Amino acid sequence: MAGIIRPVKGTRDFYPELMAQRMWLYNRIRAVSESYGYQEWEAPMIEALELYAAKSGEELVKEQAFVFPDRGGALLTLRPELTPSLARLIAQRARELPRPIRWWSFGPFWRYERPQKGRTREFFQWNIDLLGSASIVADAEIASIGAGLLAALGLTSQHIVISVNSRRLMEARVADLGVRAEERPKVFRLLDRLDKLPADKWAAEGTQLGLSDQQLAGLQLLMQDREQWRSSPELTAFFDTCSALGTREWFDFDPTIVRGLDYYTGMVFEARDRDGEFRAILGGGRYDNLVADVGGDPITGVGFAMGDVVVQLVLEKYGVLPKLRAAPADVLVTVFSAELLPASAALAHALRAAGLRAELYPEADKLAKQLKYADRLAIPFATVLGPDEVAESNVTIKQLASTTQLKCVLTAAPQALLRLRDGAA
RNA sequence: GUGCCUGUAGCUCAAUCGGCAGAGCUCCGCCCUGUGGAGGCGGCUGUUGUGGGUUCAAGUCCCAUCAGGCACCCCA
Repeated sequence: MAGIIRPVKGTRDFYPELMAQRMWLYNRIRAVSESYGYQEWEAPMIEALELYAAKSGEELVKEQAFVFPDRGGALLTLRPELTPSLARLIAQRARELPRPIRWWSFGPFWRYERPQKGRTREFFQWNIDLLGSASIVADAEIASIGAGLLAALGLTSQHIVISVNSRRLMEARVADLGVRAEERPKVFRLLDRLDKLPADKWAAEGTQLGLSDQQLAGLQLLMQDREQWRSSPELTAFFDTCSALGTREWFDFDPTIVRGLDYYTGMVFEARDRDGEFRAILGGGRYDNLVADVGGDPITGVGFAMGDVVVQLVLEKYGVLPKLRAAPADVLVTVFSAELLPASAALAHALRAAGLRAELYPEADKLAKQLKYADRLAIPFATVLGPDEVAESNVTIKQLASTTQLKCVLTAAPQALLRLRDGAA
């Protein structure tokens, strides 16, 4: 079978089992999002390239986006992220949307990267945002929703920590060290890599940015000060609100979290497994200038994104991924012979009309084979309609798990099966 | 874009020092002509990723190429 065309690099095939997992994740996301009063929305999956030029990181667009011309020559992009689309939708109806705006979304995204563990080229991402409120309560609510989902998936704060920092606090502390405003984005990126680079290389890069040895030493001290949040009204209010919202245990202050994206203006946070084995499960923060940057009226915002790939790995690691073996049907209607196929088809119809999920075997075949099929699909019941049953206007109902079977009047079969199904469940 | 590892049956993998390409699972048939899971017996499946080189002899060694995985970069 060398002739099978391989799937496109970095994509995943969702066989029914995997699809069930994806829908399980989606349903949990929807339940948690809706429990906080957020509305689902969706944007196009192809957008004009210009939409991303305004704000996304240079690398994200130039090197990680799928870009292609349409037949007229205009450059289109398979969306690599959702936030620019969000900014557009908000900007288009800025005056009419009641504020605060609470929206969530779950859909596919594409990035042209080298696939590896926890990273694919096609992935699904949950985005949730709260716009139009500058209150720290909004930040705490968004972050708490992230914790709420992790809990809904079966994880606990023993497994996961959501690390929190404030760009504002870091800005002030870095300014105290004498770093000019225009250099701070580069300094933040340097801070982001403190634990990723060997000490001497890190210092060399810092020197190259024009930082003195004294400033570099100051930055390192800054990264070690785990208690400095106590002097930040923003962070103390954040943690207090999380306490009130019942999610405090998930959060830790971590000065090394600054996040790579330039558009964050206040709180930033990311969730990781406590062993630090995987990359971030989710990440986000406050972005008060974003909508204005794409040409809309200024509106504040806070939100985060969570990809489906890493969270899947984390769930597997901690063994909390449910074994989803949902049977596709409640009952398999077997076909005894070609002559009796219409009778079986009619039975299947009657079962469906009664609200049962009934699967009709598509042809006459050995009963052994048909029952084996039901067994492999975990279908709990099977009906047998052979000459004996037809002669008596009966049908045999077999419960596969218990290997028991009973005969009942054909017309009573739907009710009997409903009772058996609901009794079994 | 940089580096490392791996390509053998539909799937997971063996094959000693270079010496006849194998096993388990799956699938199909039978044991069992109206009843599934377990068991027994039998059967199908291969240009060893591709191209070249060395050798009496290459899955095995060498070169190239393609594909996949992992790490860096970046990020969900």
